[in-house]
Amino acid sequence: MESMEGNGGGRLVVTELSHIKELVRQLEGHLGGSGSPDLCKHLASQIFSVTERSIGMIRSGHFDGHRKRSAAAVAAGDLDSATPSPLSDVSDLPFKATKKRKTSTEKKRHQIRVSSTGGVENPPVDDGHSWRKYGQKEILGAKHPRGYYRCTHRHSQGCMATKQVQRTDEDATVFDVIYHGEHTCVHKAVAAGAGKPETETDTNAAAESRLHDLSSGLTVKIEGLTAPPQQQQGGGGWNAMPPFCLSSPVSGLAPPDQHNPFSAPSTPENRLAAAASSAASPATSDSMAAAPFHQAAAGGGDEAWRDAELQEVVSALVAATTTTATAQPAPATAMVDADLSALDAFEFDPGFTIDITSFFA
DNA sequence: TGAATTTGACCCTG
DNA sequence: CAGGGTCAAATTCA
Ligand SMILES: [Zn+2]
Repeated sequence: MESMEGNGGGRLVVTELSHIKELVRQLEGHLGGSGSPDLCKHLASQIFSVTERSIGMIRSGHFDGHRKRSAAAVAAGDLDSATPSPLSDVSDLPFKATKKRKTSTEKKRHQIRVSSTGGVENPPVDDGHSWRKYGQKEILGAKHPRGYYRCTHRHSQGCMATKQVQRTDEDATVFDVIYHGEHTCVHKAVAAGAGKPETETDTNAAAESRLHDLSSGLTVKIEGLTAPPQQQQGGGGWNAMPPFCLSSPVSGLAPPDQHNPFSAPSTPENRLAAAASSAASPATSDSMAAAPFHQAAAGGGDEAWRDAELQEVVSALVAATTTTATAQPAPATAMVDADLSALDAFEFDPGFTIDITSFFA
């Protein structure tokens, strides 16, 4: 872990720059006239922050990955009340947990913010998984209620993934989605791309094309930590600087169906969303999510974090594209999972991600 | 009719 | 006790 030399860092920066490039391209497109000014502003701030980040990387020359300020440490959490089976409801009552480190069954909390452009009544984006709503609660201090969802295959396959969806106070078209756990369910046969054989020879080409029309008229950003170096506020829209954002002009988006505008069964976008949601940053405490501003230090530690996030995102992207390209029946989550564990161990292979830059070129 | 949502009660934690 | 998460009966949906 200490052997991260400048080379890898350089690639990282390159990746960042590619990201910037892409953002600029998008901004360019939006400036053409058909884009909303808000979006342009958003993109601009995005570019700014990413640039800032890159500069920080270059200046610091290296990044030693040490999350010093995770503060919360929260970990906490939940006792393992997840014992769905009545079979074993014995034996876990009085346990003063001095330390419940669930080594293998860790609950992860991934918060992403999803904005769907389109109608006023916009359904949350379909992330490629089927969810069943099991509750809804009014949250104190929040304008909109929070919906509780769990994977449809909870019983059938024991998939314990859950998510919470809630509209942002400021912008009702923006949703905060918090994912818990990971999907262990196996994906059904892909109906949409069924009759779509793809040669494995030019997977890269396929992936590239996928990547190109990968984005639709929605914005997905992963929110790890708060506290951007700059405190841009309220122009119109978001006030938090997201580490990552994907958006593009509304190319032929599916016309509003009767109910679900995003009824596409398995589109690249969905895959991306799913993958992205799987690859979020760890250690986000409740209090953090509730506190948009707070803390001001913009140390190098943050950069390390950013890196990690970026790498995660990139790997997610790669996973998504690969998955889409090969259309493999094997669970996509498996790949992502593997990547995640690698990341967890701080053993990410830089060489793996690098090819993505060529996609953006 | 089976599956998914709605919705208030219930439960757990701080 | 309040706030947030889950259960489950009733209800709607396909
Ligand atoms: Zn699942």
